Amino acid sequence: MDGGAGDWQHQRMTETPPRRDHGVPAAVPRVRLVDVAREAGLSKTTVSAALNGTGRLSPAVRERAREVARRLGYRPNPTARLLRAGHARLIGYAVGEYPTGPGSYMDSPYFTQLTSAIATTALRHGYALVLLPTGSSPDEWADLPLDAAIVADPLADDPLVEGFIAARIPLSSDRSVEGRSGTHWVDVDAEAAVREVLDHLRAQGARRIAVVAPDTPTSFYTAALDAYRRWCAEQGATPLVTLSTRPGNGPAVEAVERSLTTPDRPDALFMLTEANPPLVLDAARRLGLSVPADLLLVCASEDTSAAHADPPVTTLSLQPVSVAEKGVELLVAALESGSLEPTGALVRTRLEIRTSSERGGEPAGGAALRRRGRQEAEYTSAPPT
Amino acid sequence: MDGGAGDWQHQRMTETPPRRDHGVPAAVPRVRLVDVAREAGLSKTTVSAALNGTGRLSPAVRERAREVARRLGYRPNPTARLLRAGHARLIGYAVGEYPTGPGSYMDSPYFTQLTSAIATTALRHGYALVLLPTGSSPDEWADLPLDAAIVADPLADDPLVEGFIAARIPLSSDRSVEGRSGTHWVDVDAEAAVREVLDHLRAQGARRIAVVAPDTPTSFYTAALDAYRRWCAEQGATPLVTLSTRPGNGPAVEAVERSLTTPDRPDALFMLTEANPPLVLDAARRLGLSVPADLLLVCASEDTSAAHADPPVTTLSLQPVSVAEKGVELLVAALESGSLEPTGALVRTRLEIRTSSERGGEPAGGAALRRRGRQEAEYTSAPPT
DNA sequence: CTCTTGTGCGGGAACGTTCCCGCATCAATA
DNA sequence: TATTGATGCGGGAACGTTCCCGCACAAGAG
Repeated sequence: MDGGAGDWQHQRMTETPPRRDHGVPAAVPRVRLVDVAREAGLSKTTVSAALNGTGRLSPAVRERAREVARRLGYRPNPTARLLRAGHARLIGYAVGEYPTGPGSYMDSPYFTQLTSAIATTALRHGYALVLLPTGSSPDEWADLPLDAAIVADPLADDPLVEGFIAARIPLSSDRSVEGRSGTHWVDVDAEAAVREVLDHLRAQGARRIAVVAPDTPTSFYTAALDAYRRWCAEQGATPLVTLSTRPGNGPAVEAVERSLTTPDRPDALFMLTEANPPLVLDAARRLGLSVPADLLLVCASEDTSAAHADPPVTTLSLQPVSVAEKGVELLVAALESGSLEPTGALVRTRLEIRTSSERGGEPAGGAALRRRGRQEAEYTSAPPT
Repeated sequence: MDGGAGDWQHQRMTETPPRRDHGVPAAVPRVRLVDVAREAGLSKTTVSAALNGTGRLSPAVRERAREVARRLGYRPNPTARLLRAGHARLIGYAVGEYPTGPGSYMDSPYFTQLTSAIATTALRHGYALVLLPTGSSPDEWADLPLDAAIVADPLADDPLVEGFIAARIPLSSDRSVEGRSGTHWVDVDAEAAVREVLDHLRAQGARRIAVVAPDTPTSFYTAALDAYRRWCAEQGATPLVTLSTRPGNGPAVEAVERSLTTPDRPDALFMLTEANPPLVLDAARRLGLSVPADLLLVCASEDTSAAHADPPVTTLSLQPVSVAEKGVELLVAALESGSLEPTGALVRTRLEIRTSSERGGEPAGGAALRRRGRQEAEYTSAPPT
């Protein structure tokens, strides 16, 4: 288990290390600070100061130390530095809920952008990101010198979250950790987001707004569905909810089809489940519905294909980049100040209104087909509301 | 810069550490092995052995040590363990070429799956993955205790690659590192992949096969274009290449439109640029082309929406999961054996043939429309070849 | 010429572990 | 009763760095 490296642990007890080069792997020992010092005829203290630009050293000595270090190809041992420094500038990152592998939620543009933005922001603050297995037990990361951790979309009472808190590792996550010592939360304002979408659809004339949402206990989705039901109650409308049970485009499209084939068909669809917008349009088209003429469509999605779809699809962006930046910033601020004070922030979503949710908008394929002088009655003559 | 932690460095020189709790951050010193030992009336050696399950200890002592450790909330310092162990079980991961941020190549399903699979595979082998900034200089990762590194799609003479090699950090990348000491390469067989696609399209009756490829110096794309040109030369066909200059769906779709509006229109399209397949279908439809009747389509893409598009789109998968697994396995094998011997592996791509590239296949919207008894002549009566 | 002040460099402790030994103690054997 | 061997535990070195301090020596002030 310790294979190889452990075997020559105690070989360097003498002053002149026995650099044996028999043995096949020829594991050449790294050149250390003392090696440079001996070669330069200086002490390790002096060499250390020379390389780090600290201490009181004559220019001549400083340059000599540097030259020798360069010549020997010296690279300081990061682990030893970390042990002295007391921190590793490493942040663990885990996604709470979802199993990995192709076809999982992890593949969605939301998580891609979130992960990417967290990494970028952390690095800008001098921290590197370590990818942790989802749903891992503490012993999987106990050997890692983590200064802090970020858990995206944790389960309720997530063991990961509990593990980090128990280990007194500062944590950034969603509102479920609110108020606990050493934790920080960032969340999107689901209530405001949902109201903005629903109000927009209603303003465009929608009367029966259906929602397709994933069947997960993630806080955003439960909060969003709650907000939707409240809004419906206020408006005196009956909630039309269809749940997509598994991740991926297939189940999402299937849920869309179920939602749109109810006896009393909706005239607007709010896709909370993240799906590829063009596929949602395809589904509507297959059912003989023209968007936006017969059906207004808003997708909660970060997929850039929404803007290029035909017609362009209105999207609700959950602003993963903002969430990432805020989460990292709260964490780094607490880390630098050494404070255990819990903090939090709410991020506003962004509704990008495009043709798919505008009553006066172009129908699917309309622009191109009309331009080429083709008949498009098949699409615009779908059953009216 | 060292802020906070460095200030109480030399405070613990006495046997009884002065746990001062004045000062606002109240940075409570971590409980160390010696603290547990003193509390239990044992030596640190004994406690260490007790917790690690090593050494010769009476059950009573072992249990006592464990109990005290539990009671005090002792957690071993990972950095100190690493310093002893000589390795951190950390692998750095960087994407060579592409700038980050939304709209970059990094957002493509290929990289999502590659990254995810590398992380998963590494973790299965006991290594954690550290996300590195793209195009970073050595001093960005010099402080990280990396045992190895993986660079996906490096540039020619990538500074990142050169940095890792100079630092003698074992590296896994593509064929550009082939043969250099401590390096390992994994690549897809671009030649075989392209020939398989082209032969398939030809067998389906295609005579003018166009290619849309990204304008990047990534080895796969240059190799693929070379293979395409060779194949064309063999077949006596003229190569029809359109380059997409920038990443993202927009430029890709635009390239498709350019490719399909040439005076002598192609009867098959091989999308090497990774784009959302439904958007490519949209583009064809806007130009009045029915897939597969007027245009056979194959997309090099990992996007799951291809299978659910209308019609389902034939895809060439670059097998990022296989690439990831092979790359990590070569690296881990070298790490465990301590060998510097360069190794490499070639991964076969996978052609998933669907309706979009089959001459007898269903046209766009066909299946669903026919099912609902609707007229579909508009699409099947498009200009024949 | 002595006292101070400053400069240049090195000794050695400390970060918190793990692990090689050595030293007791005790049972079993000669 | 002496000798061996096993068992149980602790001392202390080592991993490779950084940094506090002390010491020697030179220069300027009184």
